[in-house]
Amino acid sequence: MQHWEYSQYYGNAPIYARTGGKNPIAYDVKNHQITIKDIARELNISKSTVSRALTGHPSVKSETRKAILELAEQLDYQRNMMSISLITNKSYTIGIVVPEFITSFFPQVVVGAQEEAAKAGYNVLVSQSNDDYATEVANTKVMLANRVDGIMVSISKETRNFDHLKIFQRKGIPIVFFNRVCDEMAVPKVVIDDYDAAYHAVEHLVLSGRKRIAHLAGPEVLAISRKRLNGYIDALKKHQIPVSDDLVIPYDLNLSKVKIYIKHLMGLENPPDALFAVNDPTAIESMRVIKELGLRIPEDIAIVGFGNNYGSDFIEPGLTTVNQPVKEIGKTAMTLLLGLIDKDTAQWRAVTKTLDTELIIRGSTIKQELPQSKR
Amino acid sequence: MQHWEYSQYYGNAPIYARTGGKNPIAYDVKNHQITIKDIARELNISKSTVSRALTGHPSVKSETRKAILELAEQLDYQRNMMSISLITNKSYTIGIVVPEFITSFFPQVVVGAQEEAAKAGYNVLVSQSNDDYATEVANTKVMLANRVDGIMVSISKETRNFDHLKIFQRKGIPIVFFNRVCDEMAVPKVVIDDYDAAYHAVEHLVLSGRKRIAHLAGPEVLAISRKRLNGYIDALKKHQIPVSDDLVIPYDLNLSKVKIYIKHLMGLENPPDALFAVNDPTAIESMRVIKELGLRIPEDIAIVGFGNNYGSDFIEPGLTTVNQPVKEIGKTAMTLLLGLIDKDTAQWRAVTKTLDTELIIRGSTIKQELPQSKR
DNA sequence: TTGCTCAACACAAACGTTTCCGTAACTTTT
DNA sequence: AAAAGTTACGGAAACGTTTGTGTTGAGCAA
Repeated sequence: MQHWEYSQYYGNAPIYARTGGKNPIAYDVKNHQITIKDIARELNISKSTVSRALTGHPSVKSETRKAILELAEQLDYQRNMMSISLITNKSYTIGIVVPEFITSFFPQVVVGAQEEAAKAGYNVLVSQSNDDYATEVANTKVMLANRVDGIMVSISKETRNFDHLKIFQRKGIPIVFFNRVCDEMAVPKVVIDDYDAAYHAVEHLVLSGRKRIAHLAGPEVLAISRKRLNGYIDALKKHQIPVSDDLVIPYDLNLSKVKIYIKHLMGLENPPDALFAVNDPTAIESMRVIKELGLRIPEDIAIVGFGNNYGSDFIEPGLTTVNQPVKEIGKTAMTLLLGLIDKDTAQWRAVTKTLDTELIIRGSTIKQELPQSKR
Repeated sequence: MQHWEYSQYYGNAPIYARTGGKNPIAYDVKNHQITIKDIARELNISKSTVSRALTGHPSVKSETRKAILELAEQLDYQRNMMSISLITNKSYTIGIVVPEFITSFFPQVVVGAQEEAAKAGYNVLVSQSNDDYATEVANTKVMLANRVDGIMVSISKETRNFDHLKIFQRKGIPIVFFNRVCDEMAVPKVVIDDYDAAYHAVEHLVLSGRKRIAHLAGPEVLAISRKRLNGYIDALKKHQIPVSDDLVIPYDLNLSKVKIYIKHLMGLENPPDALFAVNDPTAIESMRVIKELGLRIPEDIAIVGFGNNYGSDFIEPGLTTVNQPVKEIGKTAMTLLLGLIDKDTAQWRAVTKTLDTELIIRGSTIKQELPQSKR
């Protein structure tokens, strides 16, 4: 939209529209939006000149430009993005599709993404699906109708069919996946190395002496669940610890079920001495149940989470967990996406960016000398 | 937009565009968006008929309508909201302006709001300002340029000037405030009774025997801070407890400063035996510092927070706090807002909806018989 | 003077819809 | 059978911009 050296009109607007002096303009402020036509009429020039002045086109005399910009400010003119989008076939809007907004993860990603988008003059249309497939599909339709210039998506835990996302590919609208990606689509992705992170988390449990390590896994349909599970399995194998099916429970991330699973696990004749949870909410809920059972953490059972969510530092004991660079994920995905827009689709490359994680060791796995709660 | 009995076109789209049989249509799928013109040409009818069929206008023969809808599905047609907005002067978009996305509060509000909006066929443009005034102003400009049909806003902690919001009033775009409202603007608001909630929270401390109750207050520029402070003061007065300036510390909600204040308070020659924090993050951070100092909660000092944020239930001891109906706030505000759209501005009433709160009593104020961490 | 370039602007088409108005072909009423 | 009404559709204007092309007059070299 901007090809010239003059800056676009983004001036601050005064509260009351008025002209300088002798020639007050009477608009019905309530319902008449100021358009370039109003400015043109007022200044006795053509719409095109006004448009060029506002967008910074060079071929407009500086005094004309000045008069236009001043009047625009006075009238509190705001560009109508609808018509601009219509004619330029660009909406300057990026869609972000996330499965939930409850944990701090996705909101934080959105913050990072929005920051990058704003720098480039784009705004974002956020929609969350409550981890519901039908809602996710409906949300992507909205994105299409609103002609987003690209979408960033993390799929719901129910999503097995990707037709609603492939439409974007066919229409030449760039997609970038993050976190929960779709393996069968060859588009850019921003992830962390879930396998590696899980491997090291479990290895940490092994190295601290645990032998029977349980895993509350995520739904198998999500790639991140499978990767974390594989990291778990390989870490055990590496250290010659048998992988027992009894100790691996995939579930649908519905927290209310955690209680059942934990009770089941701790009721086994040979209960686990450690638990690797697929994410922090699961780990935290597990800790609650375990405390309820009167068991000690980490003495009776050590816990490792995944995500370093809000709260994992102040729960007691502190939760050992995998830290992911949340905001960075959002920024990276958005940067990748913006790089695809306006670029020939033939040049798109399905890169996968893998961001670094870090195992944060806290009291849920290693007894720590914390300040006592007694003096 | 919809006045007739037939449903609008929102059909599910197949992945590959194709016509039934003998007459395949060759469109450059990549860059040509399907328009009603394409459908009209293919069927040898006029754009107006196609438009009417898609919007559900009654005066189109059912077989014609059927053919149009079928072709639209096959071609994967999606309405271009830009042109619709342009002609109807409605964007079907609601702007939501929030100060932050870190605590769970605002994301939750957005979820509630989005749910209501979706029901009415609106989508939302969310923007968070990082509690920065300039960003908030920039964000509202974006909302204007995008011709939102209304905005829901909770102001930043820095906002003292409301010109950027008054513009909406002048342009006849409805505003609804929630949580952090602007007192000087007569528009609908959705709040909780901060005064009353704070009063009861503090009274709870008094009734449990505390005499020296400190208050880590929010910035005075925010009405919610002042109201909570007043509730605190009046509860003390009611019970003949002197209000001591030493024990009231207003701060800018920058959590890194909490440590200083707590150390200061606990270092007083006559330290407080209770703390009322302006919000949960403040309370939780205070608890961390207090534990670090080797003090016991609630024996040495009782803590009350505000908000019932994520984590306040599993921190130890559990945080006594004021629960607010978060999702309900979002839903109520959105419902109020949607009610104003398309209604004559003369009929707008600046109602203030006050939602109920509830004091949740946990271990941070009352020693509770919790299951021990030892067996 | 003539011809040319160039700055500065005007004119008009275009983007994809909606919607008012018009009209032909039927259908019903008289 | 003529008049009136109805059904189903086409034509065209309009929304607020951007942008390619046309036009005007000034400045300058020949």
